[in-house]
Amino acid sequence: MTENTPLTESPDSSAAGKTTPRWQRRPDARPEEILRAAMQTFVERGFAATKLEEVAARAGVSKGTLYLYFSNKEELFRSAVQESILPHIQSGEQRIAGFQGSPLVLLREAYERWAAVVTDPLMGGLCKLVVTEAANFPEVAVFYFEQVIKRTRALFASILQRCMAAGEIRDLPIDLAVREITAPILFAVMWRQSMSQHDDKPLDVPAYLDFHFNTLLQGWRTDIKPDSHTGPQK
Amino acid sequence: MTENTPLTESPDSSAAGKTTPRWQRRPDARPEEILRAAMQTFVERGFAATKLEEVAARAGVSKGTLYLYFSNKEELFRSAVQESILPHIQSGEQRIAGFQGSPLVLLREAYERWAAVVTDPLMGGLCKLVVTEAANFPEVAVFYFEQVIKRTRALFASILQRCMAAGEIRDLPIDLAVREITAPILFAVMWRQSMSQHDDKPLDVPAYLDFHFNTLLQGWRTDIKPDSHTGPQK
Amino acid sequence: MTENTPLTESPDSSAAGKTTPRWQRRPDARPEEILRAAMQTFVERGFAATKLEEVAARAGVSKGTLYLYFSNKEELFRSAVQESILPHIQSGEQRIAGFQGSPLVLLREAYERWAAVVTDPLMGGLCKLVVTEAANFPEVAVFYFEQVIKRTRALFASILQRCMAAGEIRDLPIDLAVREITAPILFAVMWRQSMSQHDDKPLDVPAYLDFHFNTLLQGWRTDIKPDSHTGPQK
Amino acid sequence: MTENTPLTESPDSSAAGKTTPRWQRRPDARPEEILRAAMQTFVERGFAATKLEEVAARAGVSKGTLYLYFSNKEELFRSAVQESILPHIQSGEQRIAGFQGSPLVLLREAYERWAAVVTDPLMGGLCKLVVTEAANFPEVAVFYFEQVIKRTRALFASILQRCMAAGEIRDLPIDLAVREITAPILFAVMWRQSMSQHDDKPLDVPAYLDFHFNTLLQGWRTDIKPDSHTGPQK
DNA sequence: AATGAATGAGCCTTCATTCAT
DNA sequence: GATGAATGAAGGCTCATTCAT
Repeated sequence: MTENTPLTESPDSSAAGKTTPRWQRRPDARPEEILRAAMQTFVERGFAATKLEEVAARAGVSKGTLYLYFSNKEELFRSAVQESILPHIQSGEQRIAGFQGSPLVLLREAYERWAAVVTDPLMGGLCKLVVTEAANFPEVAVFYFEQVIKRTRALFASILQRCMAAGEIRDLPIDLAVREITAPILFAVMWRQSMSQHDDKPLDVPAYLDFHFNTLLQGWRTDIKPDSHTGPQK
Repeated sequence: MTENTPLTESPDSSAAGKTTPRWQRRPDARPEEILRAAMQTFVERGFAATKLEEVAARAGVSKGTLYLYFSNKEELFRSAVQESILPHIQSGEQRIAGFQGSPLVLLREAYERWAAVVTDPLMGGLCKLVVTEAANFPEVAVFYFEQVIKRTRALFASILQRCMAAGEIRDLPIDLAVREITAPILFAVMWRQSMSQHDDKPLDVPAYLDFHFNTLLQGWRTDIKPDSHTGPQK
Repeated sequence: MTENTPLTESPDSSAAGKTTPRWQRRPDARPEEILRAAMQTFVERGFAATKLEEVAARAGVSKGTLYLYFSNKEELFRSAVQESILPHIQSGEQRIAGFQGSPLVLLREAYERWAAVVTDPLMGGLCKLVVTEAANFPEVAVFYFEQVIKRTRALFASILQRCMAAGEIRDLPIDLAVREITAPILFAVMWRQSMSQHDDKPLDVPAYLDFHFNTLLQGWRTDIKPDSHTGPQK
Repeated sequence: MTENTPLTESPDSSAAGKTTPRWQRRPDARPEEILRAAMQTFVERGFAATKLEEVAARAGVSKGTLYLYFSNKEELFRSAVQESILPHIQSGEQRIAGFQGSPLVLLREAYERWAAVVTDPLMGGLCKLVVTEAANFPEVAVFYFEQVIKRTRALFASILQRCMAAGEIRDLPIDLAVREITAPILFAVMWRQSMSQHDDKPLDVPAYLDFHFNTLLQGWRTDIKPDSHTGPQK
């Protein structure tokens, strides 16, 4: 990609007959300002309500300039989403494989590093955006699911399994437990995107991260019989 | 046409071969049907991407008919949101006041009744919609926040306080604990709206509701010192 | 209408192959309220800006009722115009033929009778309406021109000619003189329709009618050389 | 494209067979062209019946271009009217103040200069349009009345007063006399807008202007007793 | 490369017209 | 006959996209 990527936009100038890749990378010169501005605006307004004029204004360029780097609004949307997803993907999956210490410490570290990523305002916006536009852009939803959700789930699932194998937490249904870890945080960061300005008690995110993790740890310890007080009444 | 035109809505229920009347006069049921169709479409597409033609088609009426009941797209949106919010509001706040039994049982009951409401697909859609359009319709966000969020928070806060007063759960920061109860469920129902179709492990909602509640109960019991294994490392 | 006027709207139910007359008369039962209401509204708003709902409301009937008497908006327009034109047409042309007295008296009488007709507010509106919609309804313009303008011109032309033949007024270009008689009055009645409410010096119509006629008589007397003071300077 | 693209607007003046550019960048001339086209169309059809598509076509631009210069149809209407009114306003009021010669000559000059302005086809259209749309756009009517009618009346009123003071014409009710001067001309120019094409005796405007002025002069001279032949008979 | 004037397809909205009641 | 709920074609307006500069 570095040597001779032509800047031409014509999709047929590459290998004729080949299908143009959907997630085509553009020249490095592509201004990050545009992607950032686009992401912000898409998050705030949604895809349909976003005017390219506003994106351009926020990026400090003219409307026409957007088309020098993106062939249309949809591609700009996909690129912005994809670009935002990348940091998610490079989260440290690999370092878990060889880790030797206590699984609970590993869990905490994975949790905190993941939380640090999704706590970034951009990531809350990304999550909101994917949820919001999933019906209109199923391929974006699929991409996000495959690249982010599945990996995150697999990461926490493997750590949880280690914890259970080591007897540090009791046996849990893995799928539910993984969601239990991530769901409240994801909701919080999405919430911040939309409702925080109307919230008279805005969330103290770091405190909540800590509170949440402790709740889980306490709830999942091995030395306690689950469900001793009240049972499902249905 | 005069003798036996049934008032049924099904166009094929009349005698086959007869000309189906182009429309029926149904002044009373119209608004609900329209609101339902509108809500569905707004949830799926968002406000801007929703075409009134599609709403009309789903409601089984023509475009113009919408304007007999709603003066424009925005009012239709607001009405649809408001109409969907109502069931939320009438959740049983009052019965908590005079309740005499164990606070934990009360907590479980409130949780389950609340969960039953938000688990309805429409409610997941409503939540997603409010989050999606909060920036474009701040007054809708405020209305939702005041009428739904605040009441729900207050409801669970008062129950939690009773639980803590009764020594059934340890002292918790109320605001965080309330969120801890609701956030995962809200995330789950929103998720179902958008990503469940791409999810290879779709969520078993009732099981998750139960799992979540038990996690909380175990985590919040009084007989355990919190945070004994790992502490915040920052 | 009582005996056998079919109320059917189908134009082919009359003599087949005959062309349906453009200015077809409808049953006498046709409510005058509708025509009056239509005329008023058309005058105020013009054809395109007139809503049949407003016409119906003014006439005290429902929208659908209009279509029992007029097949569409254009026909209602044409009928209203035509109905208003009729009083114009029956002005006393015939009595001029046999008149024996002084031509000047005849002129004054014709002037006053004509003025009495056009001074009616409805007639001012009609004139305004024809001028307004002439481009959109050329056949209405032609009808008005043939039935009203030409007859009025012919009437005054013949009287003026008698006056000149009798030596009561000097020789004038007939076409210009006829316009000189009618134009100011027509302008005044049109003006009243539109601008009088904003006019801080509303016109005293009877006084103006008299003033105008006297100006003409003085200006057209035989004993004076025309144009003695100032000539055309171009 | 670089070598010999002439800047001329005529699309056929370029080399035949070359592709004509789809549009030219003409930011300065656009508004006038649009206003001219709009004025024409509004005069012909009235406000409501005017389609912006037709205005755009006449102006040689697309629908969307209109919105680069005018925020909506109403503003286009108001701008077109206002722009057309300007020439009216700048009529030479000031030169009358210091004029020294015969008041009658001054009257004739004012009359001819004013007639030259209103005789322009655009002005006839303007007058027709204001009369037509006064009910729908009262503020336009007020503006026209204040800026045009009042000034014109004041102009002729002051001259007439000089004439009467100088004994050149007899004492007249000023308001009526002013209308007597202007009304026939205004009617004629409005008439031309709508009915002239159906008129078998189209008006010779210069001849009529002259005829009208002479009629007035003869009718208003001082040496004649008014109303000697016939009196009001009512 | 960058700009922004110009374009026109598409959608919201109105209202003449129809037709079940 | 009369009504007015329902219809859908038409037109105002927006905004993604193009392209002359």
